[in-house]
Amino acid sequence: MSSTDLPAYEQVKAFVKAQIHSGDLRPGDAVPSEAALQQRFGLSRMTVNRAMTELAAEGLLTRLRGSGTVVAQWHRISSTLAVRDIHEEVLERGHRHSSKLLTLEAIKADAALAQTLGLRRGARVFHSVMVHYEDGVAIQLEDRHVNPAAAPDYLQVDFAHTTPTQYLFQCAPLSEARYSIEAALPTAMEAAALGIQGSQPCLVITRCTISGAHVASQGRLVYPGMRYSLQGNFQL
Amino acid sequence: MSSTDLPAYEQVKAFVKAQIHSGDLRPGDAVPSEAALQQRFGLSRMTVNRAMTELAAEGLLTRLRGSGTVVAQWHRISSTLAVRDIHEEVLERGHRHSSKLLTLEAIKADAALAQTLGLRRGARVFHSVMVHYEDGVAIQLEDRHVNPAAAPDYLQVDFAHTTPTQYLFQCAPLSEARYSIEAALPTAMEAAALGIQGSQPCLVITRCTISGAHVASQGRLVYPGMRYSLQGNFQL
DNA sequence: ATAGTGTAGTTGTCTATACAACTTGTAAAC
DNA sequence: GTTTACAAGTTGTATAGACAACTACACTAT
Repeated sequence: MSSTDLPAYEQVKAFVKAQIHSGDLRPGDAVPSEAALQQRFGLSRMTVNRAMTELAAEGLLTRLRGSGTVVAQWHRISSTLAVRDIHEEVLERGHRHSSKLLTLEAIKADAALAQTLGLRRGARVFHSVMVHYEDGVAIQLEDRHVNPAAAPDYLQVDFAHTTPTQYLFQCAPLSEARYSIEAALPTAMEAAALGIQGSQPCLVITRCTISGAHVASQGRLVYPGMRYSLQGNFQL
Repeated sequence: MSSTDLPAYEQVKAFVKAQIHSGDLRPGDAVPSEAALQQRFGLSRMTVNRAMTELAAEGLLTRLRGSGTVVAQWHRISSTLAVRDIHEEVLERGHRHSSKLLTLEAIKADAALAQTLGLRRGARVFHSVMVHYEDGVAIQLEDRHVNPAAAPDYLQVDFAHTTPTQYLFQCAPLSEARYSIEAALPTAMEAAALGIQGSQPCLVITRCTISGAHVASQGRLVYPGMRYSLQGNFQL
């Protein structure tokens, strides 16, 4: 109420954070107890507790019931990677999004794909390949395999007006995802579709989304390395 | 108290999460108000409030004072990218870590570097280049520029027994970081140091760490694409 | 029709208290 | 010396109540 308009618990958080940033408190050091902070700030313990609990959830502090609170050893900084639709992403940057559907078919799963999707070998699986453009420049090739159990009508979708990500969001709510980011060369087909040389390195994100009991889909997203980078900003 | 040993607020969280995962509640849908959940579970509002506040912090819900709570549009799933030491990382995988120091010097900052580090052009800057090996195989080239204000004794450090990341953690507590992940070809020098072909794509992480008021260091981490991938698992 | 008002409902924050679960160190008993 | 018991300190959870800030909507006066 005094200095700023920040809530009291935010002020306590800021106080502790500042001590960590300044080097006053180093990893492993003991942080004042809730009772001490309570007296110092003239707040109730619940308010102080909220501040400390949140800092612990953010990974800055390690708390142990009965023992106390110490500054966490690793400054784990959680970045927020959104599993989101590239259409929205491009629009948000103020650019124009378009796409081209190259393939839309049903295929029989080979051994690897069957295992990934949790199906039997030879099971029917949907397959789509699209290229996404930002202001006319190809920025992503999306090669996706979909579990029919999660999206039975996948082959009937009009991908001129929606994207696989968008559609899958609708019919298979996301509960879990695994990703892997690597650098690799595109296949000849991919290079041609993206309009780049086969020797140009690409950022490849392999993503597997899980919806409830099903593995809903597996996607390979190929970004030309020259035109795309994943960026983030950690702040504590 | 009844079914499991989970705290009450965790049970409320689980209840709402389950409804989202099952598709019962879809993005944009209204979530029962705190008062409703309070009655349903027979809890105090503070307990329900904690559950909902945490779900909002995790990105599952969007809350608006006066209006209500809805399921968030985007299932933001936060992955934990730790800014951590490669030495520890390798040991944790049960492998042996070694490294080779290629360069350790003081240089004058060119225009780009000076701007990144927040210094004047021509200012004195430390520069180190190391290669890190996992069981004898080169997995990372670390090209780092360090702000002398953050680590005055950088040139005297014995990098046979510590790593730049480790040392910088000690003398410049981390407060913020920016990263960029891209796919690119290594420079001729980098390819030689890593023992790979210059045509092999690499995962390049450019990281800029900030400690208090200073930009402490800027690092370029080059990983051979064939030998490394960033992986993660989102769960909600 | 339009603008303004008020009211009910919702979330954000804070308090004071209580008890439980756990850790740590000290003191007592053996 | 070793073990046990206890007490103090710490965090985790839950409650009941209170007020503030804001939204959305219905209603009224113009």
